[in-house]
Amino acid sequence: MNIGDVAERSGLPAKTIRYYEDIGFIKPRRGLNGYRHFDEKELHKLAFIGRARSLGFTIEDCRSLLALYEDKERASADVKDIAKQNLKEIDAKIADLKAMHATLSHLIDECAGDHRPDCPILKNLGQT
Amino acid sequence: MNIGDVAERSGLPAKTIRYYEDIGFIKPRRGLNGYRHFDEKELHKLAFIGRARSLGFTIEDCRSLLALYEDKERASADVKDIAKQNLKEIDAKIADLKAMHATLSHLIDECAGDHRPDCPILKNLGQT
DNA sequence: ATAAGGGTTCCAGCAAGTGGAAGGTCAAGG
DNA sequence: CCTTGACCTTCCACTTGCTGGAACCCTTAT
Repeated sequence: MNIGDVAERSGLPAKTIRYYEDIGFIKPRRGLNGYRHFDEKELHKLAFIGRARSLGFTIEDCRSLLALYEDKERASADVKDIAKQNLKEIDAKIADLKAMHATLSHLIDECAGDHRPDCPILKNLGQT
Repeated sequence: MNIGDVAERSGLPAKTIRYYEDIGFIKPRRGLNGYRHFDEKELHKLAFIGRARSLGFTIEDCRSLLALYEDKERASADVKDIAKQNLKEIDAKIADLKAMHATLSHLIDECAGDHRPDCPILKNLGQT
């Protein structure tokens, strides 16, 4: 497979796949013309990374998860720890965003949103 | 005021204040020794930006909000539009994170998290 | 022969700062 | 007067995870 096929089948942009090679996730063979040539195993790996990324795992998390994935002696506790840490960070982000949402939607409700200059949003931001 | 005082009073790190000068938010005078010298107005502006940032507004949003803040002829509708756009983005992020949370916490619950290699989290990520 | 549609490399940039090195300045204590 | 430590200065690099673009090569069809 060339990079375009892998891009289509994995759902990742070709640019991203090249980037993943750069940072050492995959090492595809090269044809005589210099083209990358991927096998099913690499496609599978890329799809794995894509799914992990979509669940919020960092690149470094993906590295660890892949290592565990390929280690048939792994302890599921190690995987679970990484996942729990990620979940904690997701929850923290949600909490932050919810706080923003609360304040902001309140201010928006207060604001008339017409041609007049009076504005509770700016008033709040300008509060000493 | 020197930058350290402004940092303390605005809650922004000195580094960030210098960065905000770089990108044109403020233009503090300089003493003969080269030190930045801030007045209350600039402190106020920085605090304004800090609050806007903490509500999730981008730097470019802050630029617009600041311009509106200083424009006594502004229409509150313009402010409200920016805020509503930001709120939309916040909501989108929350939705994304909640989807991640749902999937991930489900997988975590399924995972025994012991010494055995069997792991639903990896199984899911590796699904073709 | 040429044009379209692959592929390649490398360099730059995004957001919004943060870290660190190398050096100048200021106020207080001995 | 000198030194010490806390400030301040600039500049450059790095962060995360890609993405865009330029310049160029390869393949296939017409």
